[in-house]
This record gives sequence, structure tokens and C-alpha cells, in this order.
Amino acid sequence: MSPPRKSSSNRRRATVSIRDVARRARVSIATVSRAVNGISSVDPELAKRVWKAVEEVGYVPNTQARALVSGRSRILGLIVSEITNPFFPELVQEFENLAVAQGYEVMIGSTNYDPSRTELLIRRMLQRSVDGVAVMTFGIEEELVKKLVEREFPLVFVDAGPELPNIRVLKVNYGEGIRAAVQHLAALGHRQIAFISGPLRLRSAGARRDAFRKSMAEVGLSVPSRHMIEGNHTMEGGIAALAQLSALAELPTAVLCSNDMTAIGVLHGLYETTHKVPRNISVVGFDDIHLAQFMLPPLTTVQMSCKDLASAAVQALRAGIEPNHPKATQKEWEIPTRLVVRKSTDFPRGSLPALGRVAAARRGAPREG
Amino acid sequence: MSPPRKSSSNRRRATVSIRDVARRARVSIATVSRAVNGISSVDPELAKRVWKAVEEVGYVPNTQARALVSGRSRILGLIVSEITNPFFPELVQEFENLAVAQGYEVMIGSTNYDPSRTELLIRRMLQRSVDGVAVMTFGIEEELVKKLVEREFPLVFVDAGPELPNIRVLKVNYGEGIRAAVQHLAALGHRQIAFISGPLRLRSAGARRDAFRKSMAEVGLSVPSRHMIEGNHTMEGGIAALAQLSALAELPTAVLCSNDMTAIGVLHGLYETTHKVPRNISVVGFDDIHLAQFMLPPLTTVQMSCKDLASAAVQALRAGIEPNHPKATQKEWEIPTRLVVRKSTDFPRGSLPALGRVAAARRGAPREG
DNA sequence: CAATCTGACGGAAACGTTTTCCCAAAATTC
DNA sequence: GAATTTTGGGAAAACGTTTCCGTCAGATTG
Repeated sequence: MSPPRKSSSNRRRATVSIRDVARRARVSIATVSRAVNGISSVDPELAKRVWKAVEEVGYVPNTQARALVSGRSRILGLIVSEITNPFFPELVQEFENLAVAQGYEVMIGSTNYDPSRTELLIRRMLQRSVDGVAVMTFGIEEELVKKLVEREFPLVFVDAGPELPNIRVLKVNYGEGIRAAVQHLAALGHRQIAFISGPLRLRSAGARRDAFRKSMAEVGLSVPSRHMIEGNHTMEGGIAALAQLSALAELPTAVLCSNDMTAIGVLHGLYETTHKVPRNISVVGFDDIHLAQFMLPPLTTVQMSCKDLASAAVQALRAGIEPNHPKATQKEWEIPTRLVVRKSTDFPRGSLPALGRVAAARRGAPREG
Repeated sequence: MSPPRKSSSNRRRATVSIRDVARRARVSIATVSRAVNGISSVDPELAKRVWKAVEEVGYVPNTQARALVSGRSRILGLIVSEITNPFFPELVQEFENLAVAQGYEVMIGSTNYDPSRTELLIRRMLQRSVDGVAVMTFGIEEELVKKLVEREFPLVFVDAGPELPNIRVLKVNYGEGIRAAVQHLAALGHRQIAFISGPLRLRSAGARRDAFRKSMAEVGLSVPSRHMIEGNHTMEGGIAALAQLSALAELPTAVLCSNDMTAIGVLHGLYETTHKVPRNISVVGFDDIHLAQFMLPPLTTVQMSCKDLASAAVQALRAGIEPNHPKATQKEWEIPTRLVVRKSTDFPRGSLPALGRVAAARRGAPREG
């Protein structure tokens, strides 16, 4: 028989271990392990006996021990900018659902745009030996990234990241959605379209701004620098940016914002200064957070689907983690964006009353069903 | 010397282990362990040598191994209702900050009010062998709780939980803040005050409603049942509840909501039906989420501080986990609430124009600084 | 029928810690 | 100076898995 190792009825916890299952099923612990992990070489009849024993003694494998010996924790790290920005909880939710469904646990952290906080976060994740990390912050200090990079460690970035074998990138197709938004506004007759960006030190904020510039050029519109405002992706930032615009001799007839929170701030600012939306000025957001459709008026916005983002992130991580994942070599993952027309956009002030409005809008994008 | 155990230069990872430190500091691994864990019996001189070696080889202890042998993972579970409800990210943030500062990691999950999801969540947490769980859901199926309770497992609940030695409860003093809100409204002259509750199967929703009833009775006001609406703690629920109130022969002059999201829904509904807030109707929320102050008008609300809640939760958990924590025996932790007067409350419609407004409000609570 | 191959299973090593037990040396006491 | 206590540190067990390797039975081949 096996050596006189103490049974699991020891002092600390009434934890049932693989040994109890083995004893009950009258097999070795190796066989139990194989059966539980679904390794095909074990005889089906025996496997059934093992599973029965598992059921009977209420065995649940110890994750720590598993991780210790296998070197894989089955935990995915997810780094976001700030959990209190409504976009991110939606992303977290989707990410978690997918990860759990695929047998992974999730470790979440938000940087709050604070490098020292970010560094601590990365250290925490390494210490808990996560299997990979998705950095979905729309911008992160490159320095810190290297900490992760040095180890050969599966990483997923949004928009851009160092070109290295263990790094995968989720390429968001900003152009697609932003072009649709610009064309939608242009089709309505807008010529003076302002853009409120995110903090420009963040890569993704820059990418959105560039997409806007490009789309404007495509429809032959120029953007004076006074119409390019730098915000910070918060409501407060939107309010401040609007104040800057309001100080101009003439308010633009439309404002496109780098994210929905900014747009919501703008909406509030406009309400307080008694400008009607969309009659006096049109507002477009970006992200399509849940809140957007409950704004007054419901916000026209460019949708970047959390589901798409989360699903690509989890897939890309697994591709980097699991030795023979079907998409193991794929480095880039495309994320589409699309315009969702609601009620915060209309003809520019001073133009003829609506008649062809719907038709014009349709040319930009289908209205939300 | 030590047995010819393979050094950490093995095939899998270039992980530096306690053994490398021991070799470098020319001590046993036991001593390294003791030094690293700050056990006082180790000679200061030696400890210094160990720390130097730790620094030099870049040693970071393996959490899995630690957890495996010590039986404690240093992970705190945090269960919330829905991460997409803005109240919870704020709570999560505070909780995480505190936990990390005290050397714990956090595992987060949201139930989405779905029992099967909740069960999975609990299983996940047990499997990862968290050291304790804070259930901050404002209501959870008692059945599921038992799963956790059966094991002797540190638990923290909000408002109410089974009376058991391993369970601690955060008692939110709803009365305090809600009484202030009711008195504030009554002082302004309101007599018809409606209440929109949360889903009544949730304990905390019931507690808030009861506090409202009691406070109304205290100021001699009765509440007809048509003024007690059951909502669901979402914007959509607020909009729906308002529709119910609007269908009445006469709209109440004030509405108190069980949470801020409901109040925000009400605000939106009122805007669409062209009722002015606060001129036509006053609205009061509960929670004081970040968003509340950015509403139009800024929302008067009862504040339940996330910081207080999170701090009490972490403390209570540690009290349950750590054998000789100073507050090991404390079972209940009081959480205060307080009224924050902003601009969504005023005299009832039809009363004299404001003059003593501020004075009246002051009697309710000091205005926000 | 003997020799070889195949494949399922068990024994035991390994993962990186904490912690118990024990021993040697130093400090204290008589 | 001998006997005792105290102290600090090392050896090794234990934690609960996965996985390597060897064994043995049964199947296959010559």
C-alpha cells in the first residue's frame, strides 16, 4: 500500500484531497489526476469510478497546488484605466464572463493614470503569477510595460504595443466609426465641427483624434486649431472643454467627443448655458456606454463594442498562453466600430427645418432599431 | 551540504526561489523564510544579509507555494450586485485600495441578481481558497449563503446575515440619513412624498423603505400605498416608476428614491414630461454616487460613503481571518449616512417663492461645501 | 510459442514555500 | 567550573497537485 502519509483528516482543515478520492476509488492518485483532467489514456470504466468517488467525497482540486506544480495559475490579468469610468465595468463584466466560461479566473486592476499605482499593479499580478495580462487602458507608460515584457509573458494591448513575439495587439478600427460620424454630420450640413480629444499622452486618444482629422479631410473640411480641444475623458473635462469652445466668437455647430463621458459633460454644459441639443448644436460621443441611450437627448455615438473587445482580448491571451492554440501565431485582432445615430444630432442651426432629416441621417448610418 | 536538488535553473522558468537566496546569503532556507516574514527570532545581522541577498537575486516569494503550505491565500473575496451599477465600482475601488495596502489581494465578482451566477461565483471563490468574503450585494439568496456558512469561513454581510460566530455585519444606519431627507422635505413644506424602493426581495431595499415609513410617521405624515412604488435600482426602473406616479390623479410634490440610479431615471422621466425639477417636483436620491453631483439639477441625496463601507468591510474581514486581531470579537460595524442637499429639492409647487429657502434647508442638513 | 510491442496504471519526484522539531552554542545560574 | 536554561538556526516534513518513468499484463508479430 501507500506509505503511511497522514490522511487528510489533519489538524488544519477538513479539506478533501486527491488522496481521499484515490482511496475511495481504489486507484492511485496519478490516475485520479488523469481522470479529473480528462486525459484520454485512462480507461473509461475506471474514469467513471473515479468521478463517482469525486462526487461522493466532494472533492474539489486545490488551485494553489495545481498552479504550483504546473506553473500555470489559470488567472488572466486585466488592467483598465479607471474602474469608475462607466465604460470599463462593462468591459470587465464581459471579460470576466468569457474568461470564467473558458476556465480562467480574472484579476482586475485600474491604473487611475498613476504610474506608481500601475507599477504596483503589475507587481501584484506578477506575484500572483497570472498567465497573461490584457492591458486595456487606452494608453500606458511604455517604461512600465517593459517590466512585463522582459519576462516572456503573454500580453495583449489595445491599439499599439512593442513588437515582440509574446505581444498581441487589438487594433481598433477607429476610422470606420469616426468616418461614419463625420459623414453623418457633413451630410446634415455641418461645416464647423469641433473635436474634444482625450489626454493626448495616451496613444488611443491620439488615434481617435487622427481618425477625426483624416475623416474631416476626406469630406473636404478643415479644422481650425481652436476647434481641437484636449479633454481628459471625464465629464468634468467635457464641461471644461465646452467652456473653452463657448469662449470663441462663434460656437461650432457640432462637437465630436473622444468618449461618451466627455460628451455627457458637454451635454450638461450646454444645458446649463441654455443651448438646445440638437437644435443649436449637435453632439456625438464615442464608446456607446449603457448610459448614452439614457441621456437627454439620447446620445448619437460611435459604438466600440465591449463584447468584441473582451472576446478578442480573451482569445488573444489564450493564444499566447496555450501552447497549441489554433490562433497561436496571430498577432493582430481587428475591432470594428460603428455609428449609432440617436437624437443628439440634427441639421445645423440656421438651416431649413427638418424634412429630409431621416433620409440624410440614413446616409450616415442606419438608425438604431 | 544540501542534497543535490536541482537548482532553480530548471527547464520551465528562470524563477528565482528561496533556495537561491539561501545559497547567496549562506544560510538555510528556513532562515530566509523567517527573515522575509519578519520573525523576530532571527539575528538582525543575519536578517540584513538575507535581505541583501533577496535584493541581489531579485527574489519574490511564490504566492501559490505560500498559500499551499500556510493554508491562507491572502485573497479577499468581494461580491457585489452588479459591477455596471456606478455605485459598485466606487466601492470596489476603495475596497481594493485598502485591501492591497494591507497586503491582501482582491477577487471581485458580481451576481447580477442571478442565483445560478451567484452560486458559480461562490464556488469560484472557494476554489481559489479566498481567506474571507464580503457580500456587499444589498440582498442575497439565503440558500446560497449557507454554502459559505457551512465551512467555518469569515464572512461579512451588509445589513443582515445569519447569526453565527464567523459572520460579521455592517449595519448601515439608514434611519439617520433618510430621516434627515424626510425632515428636509417636510421643512420645505412637502406633504405628498412618494418613495420608490428597490426590489423588495432584497433585504436592504426593504430596510430603506422601512426607514422612510418610520421617518414619515415621525413628522406626522402618512403615505398612501399609491405613493410607495417598487423599482429595481436602475434608471429604467426609475423611469417606469415615475410613469406609474404620473398616471395618478395628482403627482406628489416630492419623490425619494432608494438609490441614485433610480433618481436619475426619475429626473430623465420628468425632463421628458416637461416637469421642472425642483420647481414642480423635488427629487432625492440615495448613495451619493459620483454622477449625482453632475445631474441637472445636481441631485440632493443621502450619502452612504463607499470609503466607510469599504474600510469597515476590510477591517471586519481581517478581524475574522487573523487569529489575534484587536477587534476579533466585534460582530457589528456601524455605517453612518447623511443628507447632502444640492439643487433637486425646493419648496413644493404652489407655495410662496423662495426666501427662507436656505434657512429651511439648513434645518434639514448643512448644504454641501 | 517465444519475442516484441503497446498502453494503462502506480510509485515517486518535483513544485516553492512554511513550520516543526531538534541540536549546538551561548548565556545564565548555582 | 559544572549544570541548566535560553536562543538561533538547520534539516526535513508537509501542503496537494502534475508528470515522469518504470512495470506488468495483454495484444501482436514472426
